[in-house]
Amino acid sequence: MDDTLHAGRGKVTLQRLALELGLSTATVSLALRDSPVVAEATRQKVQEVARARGYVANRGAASLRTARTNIIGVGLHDIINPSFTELLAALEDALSAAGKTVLLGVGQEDVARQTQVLGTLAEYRPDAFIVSPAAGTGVDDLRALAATGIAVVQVTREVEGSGFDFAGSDDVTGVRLAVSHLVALGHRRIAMIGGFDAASTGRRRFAGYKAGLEGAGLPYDPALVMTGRGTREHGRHAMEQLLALPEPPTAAVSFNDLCAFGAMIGVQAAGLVVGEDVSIVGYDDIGEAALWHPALTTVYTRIPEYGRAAATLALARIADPARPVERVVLEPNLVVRGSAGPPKPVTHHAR
Amino acid sequence: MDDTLHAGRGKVTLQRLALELGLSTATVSLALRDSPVVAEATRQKVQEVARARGYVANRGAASLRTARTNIIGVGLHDIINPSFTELLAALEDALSAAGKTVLLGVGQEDVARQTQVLGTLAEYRPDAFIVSPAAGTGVDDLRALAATGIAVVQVTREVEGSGFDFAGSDDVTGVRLAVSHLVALGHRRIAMIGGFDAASTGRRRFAGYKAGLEGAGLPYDPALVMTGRGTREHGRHAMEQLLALPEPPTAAVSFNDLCAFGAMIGVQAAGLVVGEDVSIVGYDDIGEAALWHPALTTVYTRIPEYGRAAATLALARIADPARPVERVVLEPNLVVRGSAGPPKPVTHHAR
DNA sequence: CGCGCGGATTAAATCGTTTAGCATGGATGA
DNA sequence: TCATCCATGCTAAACGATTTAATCCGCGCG
Repeated sequence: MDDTLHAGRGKVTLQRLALELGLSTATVSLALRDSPVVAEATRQKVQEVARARGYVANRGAASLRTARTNIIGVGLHDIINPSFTELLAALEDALSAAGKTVLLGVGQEDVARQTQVLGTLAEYRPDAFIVSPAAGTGVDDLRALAATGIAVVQVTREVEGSGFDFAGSDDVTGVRLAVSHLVALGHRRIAMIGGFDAASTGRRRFAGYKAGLEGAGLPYDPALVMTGRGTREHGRHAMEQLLALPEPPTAAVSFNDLCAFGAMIGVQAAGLVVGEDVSIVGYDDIGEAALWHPALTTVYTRIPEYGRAAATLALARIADPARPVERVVLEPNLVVRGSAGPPKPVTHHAR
Repeated sequence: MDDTLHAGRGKVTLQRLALELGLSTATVSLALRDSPVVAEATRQKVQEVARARGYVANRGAASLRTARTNIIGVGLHDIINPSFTELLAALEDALSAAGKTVLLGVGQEDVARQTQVLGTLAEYRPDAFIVSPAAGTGVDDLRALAATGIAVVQVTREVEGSGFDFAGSDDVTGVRLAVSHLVALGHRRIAMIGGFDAASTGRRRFAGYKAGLEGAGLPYDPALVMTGRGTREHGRHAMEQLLALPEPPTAAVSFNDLCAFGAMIGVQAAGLVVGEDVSIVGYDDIGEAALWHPALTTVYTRIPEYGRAAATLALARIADPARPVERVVLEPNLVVRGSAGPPKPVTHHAR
């Protein structure tokens, strides 16, 4: 006879439940959320019937009333790059643990597309945006987002002077560590592969490179700087060009691990041995780095950690929009593996 | 003097716009959506004011009325694995081009967690779910999702007999191609690395392996089958075990490229040369495969293509819930690169 | 001069929830 | 016996859009 109850097909809503239970929607709503004002017996009865009917709350409707969606808009400009994948995984993990759900937008390193994508996400009224802004994003682009009253947190990259929370890594120090490591091994001609000026990461990692050279009293040679995107392709291409130089470098630091992998392949393709003929240091320490052969010496930037930090910042900002702006900048670590060793004692040229 | 207009702070809603324009919300709503029933002049005026005020539609409210959210729930069980990242990227791309937005859920290869995650997504009333079901997912688990009237499309993996649309690759054929390639090169002892029984992909790829051996009249040796997850770690570990066998294989096919990469590292770590001492064939052809050294011979499963197909299926099912169930099964291709060559003419052991 | 017509706009209902404020009724205490 | 109180539920008004059916207003035509 249970079927007679099931008879009223169609979606199961709060009002349907209320009707069936002979209660008001108010009571049912409260009962479902374990409010103390409803009697224990009613609460149980309500929850039991809700379960039996397969009731699924409609958060859209609830959000209309409460002005809270529990949605977090996540805007990344690249999702294939494993470092961003690791970031996304960390964000998803931390946010879902806090009962938030991720609405994903991918912007393709293009400000116009980013604006469009985030604009669409905004229509869902996320409680916050966590964004790694596309290169070239201006303060105003970010401000426009926040105008609708949505909290904004920057991750990995930041737009300087934007006045929004940020979680990321200390990029200047990170690359300086990498350079210092190579210097300590005896290298004097050290290249830098990847990165460009339009993103804060590019600027800072380059600054770290210069600071490293400077600290060691080494000259800065623009011919050794191969700016470009952080891809395997660029890394390989850059290494090929570097090796073709009249006086090639004996080592290179990279904008990220992908560039380093590309560079390693470039070295191997030239019939040379990574870590002996040419030393390479990566940046980020993505999972893959430990598994290459030789394993990649790199700088661990704590992506999962600052991903979680970004999630925490977002939650805190949602809870208190007036709290002071916070920047979480983690200190990177050098991870020594096999891709960097001392330079060959006798070089092709001179000596 | 524009400021006087801005004076009424607070959120910009349709009604606020209507009030300011001296029109009804009906007209404003229609005008914003370019309805032909509203006069051209009014339309322009409305859109102009909307832009000036920074109006952002509230889709939650709209969805309440229209019973359409333009959200697609995407449930994956792993997001770090590059093949799923490529899938996610393809899905996001195709869906956002169709005006849909991705609500992301990550389930961790665990049915209970998957149920919980998808249950949360369901509260946002996505128009459809695109799911790669966790190993062990039953027909009922999937049915429960659809009960709320949400379209369900399976991707990559499928729950047999579930009666939902599916987009993926022909896994039996794919691995058979890989085995045949190795056989043609002269290999007789061929291992299989990775994959397990609880997922349709595992079962089918294993079936392809057996079919390949059978087609070549080769015996099936269970000792050469290293079941397990599709990770680099497993691949490396499996290869180490295989090499320690009294009569090790001269070649291996893999459940996916990650296993193959791990296996390559295992080979190199043993001081052997991939493609000469041991041949390896991957599966999927993720971006990274072409860049390894030697480049990975693998099977291209058309991930981006079936990702787009899954998106298309979802859109079609939303448009017509009654349409016949459709399975899109793409034919994989062998991609010959450098990781598989003829076996060494003289083996360590015997003849 | 009245009628009908068509283009432009609007009033009002609706979607499914939450919540402030009010109603009910039985127990308690004086 | 009556006022008070507490525990429990209920009424009704939001929230911000969409949509149907109605209204308004000229205007041309018979």
